[in-house]
Amino acid sequence: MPELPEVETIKRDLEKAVLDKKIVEVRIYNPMVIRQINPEKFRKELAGVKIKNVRRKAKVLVIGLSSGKFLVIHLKMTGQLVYPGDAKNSRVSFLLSDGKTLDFNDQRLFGELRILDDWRSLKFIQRLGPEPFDLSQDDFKEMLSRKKTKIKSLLMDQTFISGIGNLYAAESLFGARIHPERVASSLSDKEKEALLGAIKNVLSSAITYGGSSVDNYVRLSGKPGDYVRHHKVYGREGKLCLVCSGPIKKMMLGGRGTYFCPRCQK
DNA sequence: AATGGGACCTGCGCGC
DNA sequence: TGCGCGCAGGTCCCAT
Repeated sequence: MPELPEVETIKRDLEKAVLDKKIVEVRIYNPMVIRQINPEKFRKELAGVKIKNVRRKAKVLVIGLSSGKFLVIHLKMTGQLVYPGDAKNSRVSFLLSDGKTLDFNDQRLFGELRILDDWRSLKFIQRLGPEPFDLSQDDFKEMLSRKKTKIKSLLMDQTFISGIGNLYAAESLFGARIHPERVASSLSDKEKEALLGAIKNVLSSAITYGGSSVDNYVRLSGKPGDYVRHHKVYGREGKLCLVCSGPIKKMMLGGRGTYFCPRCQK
């Protein structure tokens, strides 16, 4: 479940590890993850080019290449980038000029690898709403005031605000003491302020700890991120709320498991 | 128009 | 023991 903090962590890890290295060869073990162009073309496009820069847009990784093109990676739910890779579970393996491999692993094959001339032209990217760190309190208040959806679903809507998924939506709502099922437009100005503040706090703290390793996410090194032990609600069903000592509950909301504290979140 | 639910996949853990 | 089922949750697509 890589969300903004996990993708940001991998982006920073990549910058330290693979910048200016050349892709010597690409091995494709499952072509399903290659989108838009055929696997043979994908291999040819990458052979011999250097990795020039890495950026992140919401949950998407964009790797700038010396050819002027971009390797655009969406990890979706179980995607991993591992370097040096062991090629054990890899779907696509990039052999680099240092003799090591950068592996793309993805248990569920939802991940997406693309080569694009212009990454900004990707439809998904164009439809993305603003990232939380680019929003002012006034922007956020105005955005919420028009929406009749449940607040948690809205936070996960990438066209509304980008980078937040199921885990950080839950943690942010707990931080702001807001119940996940509240109608967005019903939040008071004070609650909206608390929510944007909580989102920024939770995301930046998660980045500091290298993201949350639940299920599949690992850092580039293959090691887990450490934010899980700072979770207040996610994955803590039945455990005690760290604020009020009441039990954390789990409910289904929009088909997603939703953790919250019924006593703290109103 | 906005919203909700199913589909896309695989592997794990659970109950019988 | 083994099998089938539900669940994990990012995004797209379709129906309402």
